[in-house]
Amino acid sequence: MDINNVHDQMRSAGYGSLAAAAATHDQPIEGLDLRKGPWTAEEDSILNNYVNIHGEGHWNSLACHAGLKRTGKSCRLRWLNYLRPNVQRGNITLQEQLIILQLHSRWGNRWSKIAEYLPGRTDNEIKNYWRTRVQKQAKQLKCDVNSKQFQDAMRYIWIPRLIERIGSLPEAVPDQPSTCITTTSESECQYLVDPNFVPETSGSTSSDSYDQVQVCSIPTDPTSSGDEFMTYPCSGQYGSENGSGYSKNGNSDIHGFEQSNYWSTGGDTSVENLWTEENIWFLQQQLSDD
DNA sequence: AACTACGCCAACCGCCTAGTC
DNA sequence: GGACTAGGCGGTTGGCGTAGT
Repeated sequence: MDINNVHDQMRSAGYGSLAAAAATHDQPIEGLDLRKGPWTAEEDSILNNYVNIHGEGHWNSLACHAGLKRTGKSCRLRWLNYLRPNVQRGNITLQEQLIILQLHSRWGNRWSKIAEYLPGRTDNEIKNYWRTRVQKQAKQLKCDVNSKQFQDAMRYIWIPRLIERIGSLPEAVPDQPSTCITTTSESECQYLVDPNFVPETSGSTSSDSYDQVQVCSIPTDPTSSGDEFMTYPCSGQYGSENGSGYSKNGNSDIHGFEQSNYWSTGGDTSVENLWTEENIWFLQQQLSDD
C-alpha cells in the first residue's frame, strides 16, 4: 500500500481539513496529484480489498486510508459500477430491454430507480443503453425521444415486438432473476417482474383482454402500493387468433405494419433492424392518422 | 495499410438533498 | 437557521475499439 497517501500529503502540505473539503467538491489542490481517468488493476485491487474488509461508505476517508489518490466520489463510482459483486455488464437482454422501456415510459430518466428493478445493472449502464440504443432509434425515426410519436412507437411496436421475441425464446432465460414468464393459456402470456424485486407484484392475474399481454407489474407511483399492469397489444402465437392484435386503445390499426417486413428480421435478439425505411414510413402514416 | 467516422462505455462534472454540528 | 460534509443522481465527455472507405 502506498504510504504516501492523499491524507498524508494533505497534512504534510498543511491543508488540514481543507483537504477533505476539497476532495468532497472534487477540487484539485495544488501539489496534490489526485488521479483521474481509467482505473488501474492495482487501484481496483486496493479498493476491492479495502471495501471487503471495511465495508462500503465513508468514501472520502476510504480513499485516504486505502492510499488511493482518488476522490471519494471516484471510489464510490468505481465500486458501484465495476467492482461490486454481481455487477453485470454488457449484453442487455430482451427482458431487460423490456423492463427499461416500460419503466422509462413511467418514470423518465430516473436511472437509479430503474436500476433497482434490474439486479446487477447499474444506473450508468442503463443510462448508456438508453442514450446509445433507444435514442438512436428515435433519431432514425427523425423524432425526439420524448415525443408522443416515439412514445407511441415504443408502446405499440417496440415493446410488443420484444414481448413476441421473448415469448419465442426456447425457454425463460434462467440467469435473469428479474423476470419470469408464465403462460396461463394458449393465447395469453404474462411477463412479470420477479416479486423479489418488484413490490406488490400480483402473481397470476389474468389478462382483462383476450388479445393483450400483461407485461409487468409496476407501481403507478414509486410510493404506490397498488397493483397496476401495463398492457400491450399482442399478436401471433400469443395474440388474437387473427393475428391482428396491434392496436391503439385496444383497437387494431397497425396490423398492416405487420404485413410489411416488420416481423421478418430473423432471430437476432437486438432491435437494431426495427426502423427500416418502409417501417418508418408506415409508422408515420399510422401515427399521423391519429 | 492508412485514415476517418462512428458507437460504446467508463469516468467525470455539477447540482441537489439529507444529515450533522 | 446557517454552514459544512457526504453521498447520490443525471448529464456530459473523452478515449478506445471497430467498421467503413
